[in-house]
Amino acid sequence: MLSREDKKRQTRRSLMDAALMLVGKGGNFSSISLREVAKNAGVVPTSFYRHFTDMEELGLSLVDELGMLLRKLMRSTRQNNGGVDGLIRSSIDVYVDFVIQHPNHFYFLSQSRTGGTHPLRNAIRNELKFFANELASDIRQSSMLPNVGRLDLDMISELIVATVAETTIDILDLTEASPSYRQEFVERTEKKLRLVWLGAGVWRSPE
Amino acid sequence: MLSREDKKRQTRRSLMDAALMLVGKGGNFSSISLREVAKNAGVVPTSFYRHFTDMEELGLSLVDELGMLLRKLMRSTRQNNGGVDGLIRSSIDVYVDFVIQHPNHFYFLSQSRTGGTHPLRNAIRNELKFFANELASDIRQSSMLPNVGRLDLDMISELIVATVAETTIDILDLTEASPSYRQEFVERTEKKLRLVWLGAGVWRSPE
DNA sequence: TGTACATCAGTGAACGCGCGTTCACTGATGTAC
DNA sequence: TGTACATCAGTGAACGCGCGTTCACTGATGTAC
Repeated sequence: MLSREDKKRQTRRSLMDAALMLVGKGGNFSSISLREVAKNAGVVPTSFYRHFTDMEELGLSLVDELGMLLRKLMRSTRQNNGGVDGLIRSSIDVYVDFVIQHPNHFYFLSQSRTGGTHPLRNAIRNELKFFANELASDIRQSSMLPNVGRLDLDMISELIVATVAETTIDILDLTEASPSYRQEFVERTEKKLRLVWLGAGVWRSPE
Repeated sequence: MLSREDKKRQTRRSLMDAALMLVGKGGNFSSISLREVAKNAGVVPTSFYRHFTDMEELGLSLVDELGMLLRKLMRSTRQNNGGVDGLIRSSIDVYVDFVIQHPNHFYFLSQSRTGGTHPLRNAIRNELKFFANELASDIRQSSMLPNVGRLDLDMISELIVATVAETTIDILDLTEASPSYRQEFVERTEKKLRLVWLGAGVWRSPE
């Protein structure tokens, strides 16, 4: 038998999943109604208030969850080995697979990163900033860019993260497109990152 | 006396301006109602249908308008002179000023680029692609990157445009922030473009 | 120039619907003894 | 272990409201003669 607490957690999950499902189906988070979410979670609208004060709070919880996913992604990426070019390629592959595995979360990310309310936008911005900082710290530890200072390394990591994040919506839009088209798209992204990396290699930070 | 046609154009303008105003005030385009737009345009809801079949059509008209603005921006940017570093700096300055001069259009751009309906997203993607192609053609004519092939030049231009477009929402969010914070932010973007340019300089396309 | 008619942008009433939120409730789970 | 009571997640009815869309209309502008 499930405890009362467990059941509550389960309902909360259903509400968040319902919201994600509606976003994944093409709806915009900001125009999804509380009633729609409750209905798809198999619960009466009033129940919603036992878990969130309003849709914005649910949105912020989704951002938290997204943050955990990004940490998991970071861990997968770190397991890569090989030279820089191989690293770039496999990181992109890992990212594409990850996005396809969690399409709704990433629809939500793409959509709310620039389109959500101010608090939602900021929450997502912070998650991406955290991710970029982790990346910077990895690069520093690898000593691959010895001539780049701490601040510039942050800037470069931001540029890399933004370039990859930028592609998210295309990955999702192209999921059902022909594999060859997707192949071309991955190669294009790979070239962009290699170019950024080339630039980083000749970059000299002032001492 | 205004002709009937002129008056109609004027009402259409009011409708589009009302929508932009609501977006600028923090609303998400996808959750703005036809009635709200009509009300703010000083017109009865039914009048809306004399101009657009629905909000999506109005949105697509806004994208068209945005396209014209981007062409105007392109023309301003082309008037710049000086070395590459000066060019980068002044292009960013022109862009920042331009965004601040048309805040609502650029809120709409940031928001709908990844958050709008599929048709809206695609329409905006196409405008940005056009802009990137123009940039690529300018670079080719300048002979600044002689070792870069046509396709790679497109890729590099895309990267530049994406990096700048990425900053739009920050420019808008930071409009009221302290000038020193904005200064720092512009310098950060400048560094990113210089780094991309450095990478482009050492990039060699296969023959 | 004047008249008679056509066009059509904007009006205003009406519709059924889904919305967020309130409230008093129910009944299973949890706790104290 | 059994009983009496407390907690509280989920219910269901009700509210007033703004929504998109329809319809027949009005009256100023435009056109034909």
